[in-house]
Amino acid sequence: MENVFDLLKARGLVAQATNEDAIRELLAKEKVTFYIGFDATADSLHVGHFLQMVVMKHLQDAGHRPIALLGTGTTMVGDPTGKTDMRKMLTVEQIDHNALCFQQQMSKFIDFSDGKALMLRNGDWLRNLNYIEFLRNVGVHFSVNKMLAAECFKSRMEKGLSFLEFNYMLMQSYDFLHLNQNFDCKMQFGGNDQWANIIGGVELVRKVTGNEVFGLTFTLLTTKDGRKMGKTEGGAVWLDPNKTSPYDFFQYWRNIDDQDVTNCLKLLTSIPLEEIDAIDVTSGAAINAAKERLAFELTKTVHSEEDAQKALDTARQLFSGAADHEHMPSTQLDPQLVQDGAVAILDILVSAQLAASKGEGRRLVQQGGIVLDGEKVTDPLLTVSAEKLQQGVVIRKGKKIYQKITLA
RNA sequence: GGGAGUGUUCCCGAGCGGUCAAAGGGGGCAGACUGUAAAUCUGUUGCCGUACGGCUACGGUGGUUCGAACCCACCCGCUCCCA
Repeated sequence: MENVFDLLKARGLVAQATNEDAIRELLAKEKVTFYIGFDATADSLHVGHFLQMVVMKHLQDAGHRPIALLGTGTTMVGDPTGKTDMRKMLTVEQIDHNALCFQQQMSKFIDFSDGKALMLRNGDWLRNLNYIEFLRNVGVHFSVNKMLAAECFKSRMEKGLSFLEFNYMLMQSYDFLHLNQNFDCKMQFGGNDQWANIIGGVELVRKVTGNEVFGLTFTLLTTKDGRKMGKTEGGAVWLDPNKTSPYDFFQYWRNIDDQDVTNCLKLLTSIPLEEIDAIDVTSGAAINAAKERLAFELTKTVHSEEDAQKALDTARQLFSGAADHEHMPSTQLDPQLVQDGAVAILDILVSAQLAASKGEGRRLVQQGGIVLDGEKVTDPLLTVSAEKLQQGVVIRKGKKIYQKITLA
């Protein structure tokens, strides 16, 4: 049987590991319990989390037992890694709510039945820690000098780092210790930015229990020029269909950089490597086909095959100029906007969220960025009759943002 | 606790007491070119108004002034030096 470690490696998922050979061996000889932590900083998972779940899934499929650790405790502190400023403190209610959202979304990807995977919350053990006790049992094992030298605090040494956040590493390390002692957890995985936190845990476990445990980080999902992937102007690309519609999700991948396509296919999809290697990305047409495949596969996994098909159909129709717009994003206008039997174009743009303000809408029109039912709008004062709206009109903003507008 | 700085529009950052909705860069948006890509070039980028204009903004609160992002006082946040 193929070793999962080799599979992860071949797909380019592995970034750093504490002891490659030992990890490889361990994964080959026994069913290993491992964990990945997720801090509940938002009410939906995003693309970055998705990568983590892909890894989790690979390992689960290979017979290992994942622990998805919801950071209901660590989120109270806030990970300073990679942040230039302290992040906003979340309330307990927000954190618990976010964790619940995570929990529901994760169940879609990972099989938690019959103990095949566990979902735990570190708030269960972190929130009630006794300060003095914790300092004596865990704090002793950490060297401040060493911590300060860690790469992840570098940017914070200039901007400032609060004691609260400084403790984050201890919290996460303690998690590993707790999981090792109570669930026989032997490995921790995480994004490459988590390296320092992970080693902290590995060392703590060794110092306290003498057990050798392992850490492994995987590649961060970044574009070729190093930017974090899954971020757009409007924020993150969410997995929650209410926050990022399946169509937008599809389009995000459909519009990805040429140079990132192969990498994304390897990292995020479950298409076999041989098949990916065979995908032609040398011509414009072939690259577009590959992007379409990528977008379809991911939408299918994250949402459903039906959603993926709809998004694909809609996109094909829109971009080939056909008029069918069954599945495109739509907006129902408030009837109160009707004045003298018509609605002003600027009001339509604002209510459909195609423009943030009327001023922006006016600019768009003046610059020729708005097309109504195939006709370029040139007059910002244009109105659209109520009858026409009742039938439904299609507005295009820029090259690829479409919206169907109807009157409620 | 003492001292020195600093806080500007999405971000960085410039900003003589009036001519500042505020230079410049980044980012965003749009146009051209393209392959629903990248790069490049152009325009644009507080809100309302077709426009003259009005309104809201320069950490907070007061004050000086005909007039304040710019001056003063106090407060808050952050950085650095000393303790």
